[in-house]
Amino acid sequence: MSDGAALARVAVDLPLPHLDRFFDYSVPEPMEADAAVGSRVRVRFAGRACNGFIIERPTSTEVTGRLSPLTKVVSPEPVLLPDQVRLIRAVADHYAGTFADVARLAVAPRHAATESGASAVWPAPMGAMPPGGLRAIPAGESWLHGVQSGRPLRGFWAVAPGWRGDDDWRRGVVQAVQAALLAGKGAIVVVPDAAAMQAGFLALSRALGDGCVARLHAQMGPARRYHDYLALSRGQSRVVVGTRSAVFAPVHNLGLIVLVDDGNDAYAEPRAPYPHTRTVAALRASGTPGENDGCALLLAGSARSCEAQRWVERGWLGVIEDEPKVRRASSPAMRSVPEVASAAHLPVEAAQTIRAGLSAGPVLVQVPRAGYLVALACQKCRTPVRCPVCNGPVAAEKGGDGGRRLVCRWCGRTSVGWRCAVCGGTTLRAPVIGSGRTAEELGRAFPGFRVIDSSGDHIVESVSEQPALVVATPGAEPFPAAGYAAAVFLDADLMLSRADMRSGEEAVRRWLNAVSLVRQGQQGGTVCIVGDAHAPAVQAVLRADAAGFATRELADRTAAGLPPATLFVEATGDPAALGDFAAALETPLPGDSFGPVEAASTDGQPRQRMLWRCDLVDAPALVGAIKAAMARRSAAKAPGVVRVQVDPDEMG
DNA sequence: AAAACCATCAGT
DNA sequence: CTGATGGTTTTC
Repeated sequence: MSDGAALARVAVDLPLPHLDRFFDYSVPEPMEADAAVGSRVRVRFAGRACNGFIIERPTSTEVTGRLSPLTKVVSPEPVLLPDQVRLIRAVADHYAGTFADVARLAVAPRHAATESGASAVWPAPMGAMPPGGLRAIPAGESWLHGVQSGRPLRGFWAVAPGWRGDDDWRRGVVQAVQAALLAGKGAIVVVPDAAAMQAGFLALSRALGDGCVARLHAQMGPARRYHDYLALSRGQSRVVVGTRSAVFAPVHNLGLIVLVDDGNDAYAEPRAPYPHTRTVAALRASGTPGENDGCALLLAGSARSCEAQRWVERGWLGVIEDEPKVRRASSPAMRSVPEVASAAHLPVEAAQTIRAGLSAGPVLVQVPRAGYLVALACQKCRTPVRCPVCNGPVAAEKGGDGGRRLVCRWCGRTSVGWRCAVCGGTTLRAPVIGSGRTAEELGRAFPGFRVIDSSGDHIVESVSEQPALVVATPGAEPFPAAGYAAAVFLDADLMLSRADMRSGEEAVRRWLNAVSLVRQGQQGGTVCIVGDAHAPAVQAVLRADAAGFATRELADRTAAGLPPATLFVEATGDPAALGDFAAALETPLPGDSFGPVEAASTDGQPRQRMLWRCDLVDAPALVGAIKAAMARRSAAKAPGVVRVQVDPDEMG
């Protein structure tokens, strides 16, 4: 159906799944010049004023009735590129989400004053490509050559653990970005946190010149964030380094995405539809047949996630890795000692590691993060303590009178006077004593040395080469100017005893990331893991064998029908709404389903949870059916809320 | 939130 | 058969 008037196809910002499509509007003559593809507009939708983006300027429309006119072009600035539109659609489809929800994650919020400011064109000059990094490995050198000649190569760079000064992940990232620029293309570098962004930014700026690298991070503030976003969408900057949303960045002629430490939990987006950066990167790198050829992809990290391993085994990612003997030589000397059952927190061998290390420089003591502690246990028989009411995990809190009281993390009830149901013991074993108390204890055990406590809300950025005891939680390790002389990892058994499918993978990732900050064996670097030497995760770290661990882990999960070899979808909600949702699903569905079961409630209201599982080949069918059921519910204005998550973090 | 749609029915 | 009515569906 054709129409003489000027048209605009608009992605309207609507929250309803059944309205997840584009809508056509007429463009009034005065707005014609501003109504560019990618610009923000206001439209009337069902009587309401809504925000939207122009996706396309079609010459004809399927709509038979009358078209509403655009209300206003908010800004002629094209902030949503066609490439991003395809990616956002693909991500929404993969996660049973809506275009509007994903677009909100992808496009930086507008800051009008920044937009009007004249922005200089940012050059992207090229320095010489430094040695080391990827070039130190034959497979890396040929990967760089391929990318440099414009090929969309995908690789997994297994960064060797052990301190090598600034020849760490940053060196290879700079080289990869330079290769993309030499091919005449742009590059995105995604890192887990602000500290890594800053480190990557400095390394890239040093190689490419000041002012040509954009940054994207939610905590940058709206003006600076939008400024850098515009530099990219205007094609002035061709390189960006940022946190998870940067994977959606409006880079023109994108040639490369680099994802650093892809197993990091910071890549799990907490907002609907909960996309994972690694999945988004894979979708973007894959492109769209016939429309977009995709781009090169480099995953870089000391550890190896199960998902990365799966891609490696399928030949989708090529491995870039040193010979095993080179890897081992670049590692610190590593050992493990069993945890001691007595009240003394530190085994003798661990204390020796610390003492020897302190004679040569700073020593890292890694303790599990408070948020990861498992339930308390009976000191005598190690039986976990559960809530007497709901059987949930409990945490110890300091009561007003200075005594201990137990608080259930599910139902919130407090209890006192605990007694073990199995052996009758009354003494609790607090498996994790937290970085604060560990720091105090170590200060007493090693008098005369400076103690630095870095965790949670008081992260210390860096430490000098001076001897110091550095107590840190995973991910909060201060960056050492000259590498740590030694490191001790406490409570290894505890980190491995979490009831989470990923506990092993997570522990290996955290330990190897910390090992990367410790000097190599020839320089006296030593690492001591306090925990069971027979645990596969401990073995993997001792042998610097992330690949072997990932191979085994993937095989185990595949045999157990767990991700990433199968697709899971989780739905939670109040029992009535969840039942209604399940009833709205078309049958038969591929795969099988579990539940409903009672789920942890945040507000005292009853909540239930259901899971669906299917082979990856059936994923589009299952996800499509889930999305259709959500659409039916929203179209029927069904009461209650059902939260759907494809690829949920935890399978329970 | 408004408009369009649609089934039903009283008044011819 | 027509037009008024009220609930349902659509929404450009």
